[in-house]
Amino acid sequence: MTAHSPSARSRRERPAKPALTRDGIVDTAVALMRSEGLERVTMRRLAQELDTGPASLYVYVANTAELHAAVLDRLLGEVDLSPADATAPGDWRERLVRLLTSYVEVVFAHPALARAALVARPFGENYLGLVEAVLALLAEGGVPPRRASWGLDLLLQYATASAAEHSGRGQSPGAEDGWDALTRALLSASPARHPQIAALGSALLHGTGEERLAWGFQVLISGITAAPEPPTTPCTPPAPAS
Amino acid sequence: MTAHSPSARSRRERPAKPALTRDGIVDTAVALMRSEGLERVTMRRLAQELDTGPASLYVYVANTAELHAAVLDRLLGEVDLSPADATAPGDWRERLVRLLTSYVEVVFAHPALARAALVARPFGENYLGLVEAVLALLAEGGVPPRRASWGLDLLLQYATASAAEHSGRGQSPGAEDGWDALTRALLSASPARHPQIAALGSALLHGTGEERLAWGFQVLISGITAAPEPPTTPCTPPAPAS
DNA sequence: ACCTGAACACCGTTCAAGT
DNA sequence: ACCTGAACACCGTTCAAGT
Repeated sequence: MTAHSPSARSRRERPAKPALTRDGIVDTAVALMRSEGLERVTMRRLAQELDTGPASLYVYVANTAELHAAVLDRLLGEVDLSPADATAPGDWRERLVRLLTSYVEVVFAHPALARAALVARPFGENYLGLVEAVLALLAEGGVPPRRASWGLDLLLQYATASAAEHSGRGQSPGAEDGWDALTRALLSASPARHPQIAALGSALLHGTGEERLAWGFQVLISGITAAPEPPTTPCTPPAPAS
Repeated sequence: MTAHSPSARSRRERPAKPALTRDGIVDTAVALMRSEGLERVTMRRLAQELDTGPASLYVYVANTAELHAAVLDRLLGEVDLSPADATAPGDWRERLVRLLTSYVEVVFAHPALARAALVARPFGENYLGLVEAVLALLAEGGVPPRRASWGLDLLLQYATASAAEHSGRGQSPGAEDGWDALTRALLSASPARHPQIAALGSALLHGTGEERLAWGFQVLISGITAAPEPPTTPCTPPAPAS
C-alpha cells in the first residue's frame, strides 16, 4: 500500500523508477532547480522527485552543500569560454571581461547558488575549464604567474559575490525593503554625523548593476597588472600536522 | 501546567520575564550568537531564550534575514574606525587597509553572518559609520566622488566576501573536504586539457589568507585610483513604476 | 489592542532494520 | 551487500483565538 502499485507512473511519464546514480541525481537536481528554484532543491524534495527516501541520496552525495556544488558545476557548462581563444576578436582585457560577464550571467539566474559557491567552491570539470580560460587570458596579457594565481581568485570571487548579492533583490515584494531601507538611510544621513555620506548623497547610488560590474572588472584588471608582485611563500600549510 | 509555576526561574537567574523590545531581542540574539553560533540564532531558539513563542518575535522583527542584519550591525560596533582620523599615523592607503582589516577581523568570527550580509545589507548606525569612515579616507586620498562611491562598494564587498568564504573551512572535520578536493583537482590537472593550471601547479595555492587579503586591498585601491571615471547615469531606477 | 498557542508545511541527517 | 522506512531533532511563518 505504500507506493508499489504496478502501473504507478504517478509522476510525469517516467516509465519506471530508474536506478540511482550520482549523475542521475545531479541531473534531476538541475531540472528541479530550473523548474522550482534552488530553494526547492533539498534532499527530501529531490528524493521525492526520484521516488525514493532521502536516506538513499546519502549513498551518492555527502550532504546538501556538496549537492549544490555539483549543481553549480553543471550550470557552469553554459559559460561561454570562447573569448579565451587567442583567435577571438578584441584584446585580452576585453575578452577577459566578456568571459567573466558570461559567467556572471549564467550564475545570475540562480543567485542562491552563487551564495553557496562562495562557501563550498565547486571543483568539477566545468569549473576547471573556467579557471583554465581565465588563466589563459591573464597569461596572454603577460601577467606573471603569482599575480595571475591570486588575480584569478579576485576576479572569480568578485563575479560570484556580485551574482550572490542579487539574491532577495526583487524576489518577493517585501524583499526590496532591505535596499529601500539602505537607500533611505544613505539619503537621510545627517550632514553633522555623516558628512561624507551626506555630501555624496544620491551619487552613492548612481549607475546600473551592469555598469558597476563592468567598472569593477576594469578596476581589478588594472589593479592586478599594477599592484606589486605578491610575496613568495610556501604552499599554504593549513594544519602543522601535530 | 504549561509553564507558569510562580517560582519558575528555570533559565539562568533572570529575575522575571522582561518585556519584549526590538533592542532586547537583538541583544539576546547577539548573546546567543556568541555562545552558540549564528546557526542557532533562529526565531524559535531565540523565542525559547526569551521565554516566549516564536510568533511574538514577529511583532518586532520582520523575518530572519532582518534579524541577522540587525545582529551584524551590532557586531559592526566593534570595528576600529580610528584609522579614519586624519591624525592617525600612516598615509591614507595604509589607514584604509587597517580599517578594512579591522572590519574583516570582526566579521571573520562569524562567517555565516558575512554570508548573510552579502544578501541583506545592514543599514544601521554602525554600518553607516563604517561607510562614512571609508569615504573619508578615499576623499583624503583625492579619489573623486563617483569613483569613491563605486569603490566603496567594491572594497566592502571584497572584505565581506572574503570573510564569508571562510564558512565551513576548518569547521567540522569533514568540511575541509571541499578545499581538499579543490586542491587535488588543481594539482592533478592534466597538462593536455588544462595546460595553464598544470603549469602553475601549487603556485595557485601559494600564500596565506592574510597575505591574499592584503594584496587584494592593494589591487583594489590602486585600481580604484587608476581606472577610468565611472559613467554618469541618473540614480538607478529599479522599476519604471508601471 | 496586544500577544501567542498551536498548527502548517517543511528541513538535514542517521541508523536499525529490511531485502 | 545494498538500500531505505521511520525517527530524531529541528526549521520559518501564519492566524485564529485568547487575555
